[in-house]
Amino acid sequence: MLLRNKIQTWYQNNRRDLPWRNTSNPYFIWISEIILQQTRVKQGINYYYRFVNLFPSIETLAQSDEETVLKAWQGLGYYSRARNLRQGAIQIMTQYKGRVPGTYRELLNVKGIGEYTAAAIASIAFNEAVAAIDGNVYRVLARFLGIKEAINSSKGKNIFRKIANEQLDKKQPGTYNQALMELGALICTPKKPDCTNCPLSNQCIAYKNQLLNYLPVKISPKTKRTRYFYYFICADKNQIVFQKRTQNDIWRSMFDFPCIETQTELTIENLSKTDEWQLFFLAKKVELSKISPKITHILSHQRIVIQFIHVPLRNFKALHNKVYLLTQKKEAQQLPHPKPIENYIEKENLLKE
DNA sequence: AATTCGGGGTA
DNA sequence: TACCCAGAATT
Repeated sequence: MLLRNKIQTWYQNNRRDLPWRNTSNPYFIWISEIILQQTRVKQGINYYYRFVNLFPSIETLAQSDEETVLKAWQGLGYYSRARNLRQGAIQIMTQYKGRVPGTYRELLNVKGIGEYTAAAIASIAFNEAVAAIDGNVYRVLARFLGIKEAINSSKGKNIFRKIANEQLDKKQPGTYNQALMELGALICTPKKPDCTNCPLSNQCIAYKNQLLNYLPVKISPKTKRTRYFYYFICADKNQIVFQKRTQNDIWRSMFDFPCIETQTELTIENLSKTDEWQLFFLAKKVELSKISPKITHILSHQRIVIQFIHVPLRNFKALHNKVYLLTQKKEAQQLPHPKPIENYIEKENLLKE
């Protein structure tokens, strides 16, 4: 039996029934692919339901405002996906007359669609014979064929792209691509792959040579930077101050609180001696009604140490170069917040009057 | 070619 | 902890 037939057969019998697999609407498939970037099905699926319900068509998404889209994305992470998705919808309305472009090449022009997503949409929605190579596919191919080239180097990516397209089932590229990914997600997992249930194990190089823990090869990344965020919660009975993050930084376009950021840890005592503090408040007469314990929030490249400092609204003095929003607590429900901010709002009931 | 974008699951 | 997830954009 041909390899690709084995994979297809396995997929037929083992595939999960997922909502974006029961549609041929390229818009829904596009949404699912963006949500699932660096995101497990289990984490993304409810966002998918909510998102397509809130934005049932390209047109509704294109006409939405950024804050609404970010709010729908809140908690999912990598928020540029949400901003780019909206931009992509606007782009498709103007450049492609409201239709998702039907070829790999054109799809690459759409904001937020890169090589993988273009290949996925082209193959699944339009039956184009192009290999969609995600983390699962890299892993399955590396193990099955015993490829020792790093999957995250340019050279390695070129090699894998070539091989993946040779292996592709050009008659049914969409289901084949999904089958390979599904195999990676359910059987050929990063740790402790379920080789006894794998339809390919008898021909798998890594399985035969005990290389499962060594493949795929990945160039080891990154050191984490630590940042210290001292957030000021400036509120009275009905109102509260938020900051809109406008810089090219984490959580762009989302709302946290007025903040002093430092590169080293400071005591509140020393923090109050900084220039920024002097600008925030009318110098000495600041009433610190409450100070939270430190919270560490981990991102892929950063470690954020957060402390919340409660201050009466009347003590707060807005800074010139920042975007602040004094809002009614009731209305703040609709703002998109980063995870640690949302968590603290919930924990402390900050929006309750 | 390397870095920067989140948040959660898993061992 | 460390690694990884249906990666893309920016530098």
